[in-house]
Amino acid sequence: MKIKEQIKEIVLAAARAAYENGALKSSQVPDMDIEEPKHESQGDLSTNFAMVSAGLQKMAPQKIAQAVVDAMPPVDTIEKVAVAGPGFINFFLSASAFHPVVDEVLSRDEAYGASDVGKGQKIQVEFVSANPTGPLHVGHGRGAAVGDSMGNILSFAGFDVQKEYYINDSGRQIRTLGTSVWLRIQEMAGRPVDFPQDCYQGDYIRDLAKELLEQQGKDFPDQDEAKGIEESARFAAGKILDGIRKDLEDFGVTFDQWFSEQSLYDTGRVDEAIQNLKDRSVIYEKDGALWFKTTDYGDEKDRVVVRNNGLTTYFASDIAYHIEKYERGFHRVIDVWGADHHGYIKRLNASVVASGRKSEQFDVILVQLVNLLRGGVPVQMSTRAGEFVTLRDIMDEVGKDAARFLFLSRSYDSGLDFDLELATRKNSDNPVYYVQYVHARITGILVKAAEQGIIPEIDFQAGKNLDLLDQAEEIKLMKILAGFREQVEKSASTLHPHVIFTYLMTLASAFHAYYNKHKVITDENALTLARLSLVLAVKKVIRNGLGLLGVSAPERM
RNA sequence: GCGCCCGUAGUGCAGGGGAUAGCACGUCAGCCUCCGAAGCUGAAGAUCGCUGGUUCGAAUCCAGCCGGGCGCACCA
Repeated sequence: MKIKEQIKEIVLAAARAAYENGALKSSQVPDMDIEEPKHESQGDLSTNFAMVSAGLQKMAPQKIAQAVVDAMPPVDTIEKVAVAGPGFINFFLSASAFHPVVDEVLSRDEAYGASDVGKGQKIQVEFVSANPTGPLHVGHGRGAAVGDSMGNILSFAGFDVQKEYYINDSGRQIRTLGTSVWLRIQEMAGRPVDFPQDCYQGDYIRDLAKELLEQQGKDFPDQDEAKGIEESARFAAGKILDGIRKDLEDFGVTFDQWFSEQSLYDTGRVDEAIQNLKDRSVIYEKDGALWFKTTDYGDEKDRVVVRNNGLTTYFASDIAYHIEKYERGFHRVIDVWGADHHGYIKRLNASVVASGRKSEQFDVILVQLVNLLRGGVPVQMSTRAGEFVTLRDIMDEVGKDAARFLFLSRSYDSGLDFDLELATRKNSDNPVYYVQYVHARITGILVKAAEQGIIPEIDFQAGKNLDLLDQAEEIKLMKILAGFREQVEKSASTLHPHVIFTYLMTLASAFHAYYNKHKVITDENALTLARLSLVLAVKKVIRNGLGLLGVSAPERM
């Protein structure tokens, strides 16, 4: 990053000098990119300055490039500058240009890679928010991994992040849950029950029924049905939510706040929100129901907020919820949803905009579905039928680290094939080991060095000579280390956590290659110290990166 | 029918305006008396779904088509 900024300064200064001595026709400079070329023969860094200036200068890009290069004074971190291809200016840097990154990593340690692009802006990430009507399944797992990691990354990038879980503890599904448990209790009391199709079928309902029955005693099934259902619902939802909380905790996910939908009704927020929209004249009555004119904001059709039976829709409480979020002071709100809810984006966006916020202040991360396989064969999943693989099952089978890493290995824009059999294999098929192995391997080296009397953390502060790091593999490693912050920023700005995954794979690969080619602990003390410093820096960045994804960095495996 | 996402090597995916398109798995050929072989090196393997358009330049942006996934309630 720092190197890139230096190069940009140099190019701008040279362009100015070239204009002053008449080699360029215009003093104007357009936006340019400084990037790493794909091929080593094209140097360490490259700029498209000449190509994007062609229009302004009314000159051929190659000529502009040459004029800039000619006006460039020699700099000791730059070994060579060359004009190539359609007009790229390629910079070949000396090894010393990369050495400072090692000390930077060692001294900044856990903060290395952190950025302040977020400028402390308050941002909320709401994710999972599964109805407390059953245990979390695989799809929730992917959403949890994405939301939690996105929160970590945004926080690392300088945003003031709050993670929140919205509890849908109101409405029909909760009543259905209550009915399901109540009917199972009736069965247990020996009464014939025709268990409806649209009730929850899973075994966990029976378990809850049994537990509630034991807790309440024999008379419980004889009470008034409405009260029985209500009590069953409250009991079951509470228990299930406890389970969800525990699952998420074990998955490495914690929330700053659990927000109850019911509380929006209790505090009158929902009525307030509807009144607010009425005041803004975006609500009208038709067929006995209240409609929100979401079509004014790009939706396909208007949506009902209060039904003709007087009950509010889920949409109504969601409007209230989102208004409330901004009132809590969040400048930006991010919702993480399953892809099957995509039809909901426009109407919720409409409510955000109608209540006076900007569309840019609201993002929905749409996580595509997880396709669960077992040995290549699709596993059928349906909450209603009670056949599903839970997040708990996944964790038990493949472990938290492997599950989180796999969930984050690809862009959430793509569907994810998650093969249990494959992920269960405890061998190198799993990419998480590839990265964690780097951390463990380096730990091994450091232990060995300590045994030989070289105590890294202390000795590295003095007596090392980073100039000794001049091997191609070492320079490549330093280059990758130097790019960490940029990747964090990219991940934060695009809201894509898999950027970090890809980065870690690249770093891990470069380390393994280095390790196989060069010994870290050598006969020369100074060289050993320099290499230990580099390797320790790699270890720290691996740990920081894995941390963002919620994956542990083991000392031993 | 309409909407959202995806189509890149045998398979699963990165790359999302630039120069010779990457990684993993799989296949083939190699590398441990040596800091951890859960690793490394090399080879083979791709008309970047198709057709147009924008651009000095398109896998990348736009349009249309084809194919796949998911949605389209006064349910949540």
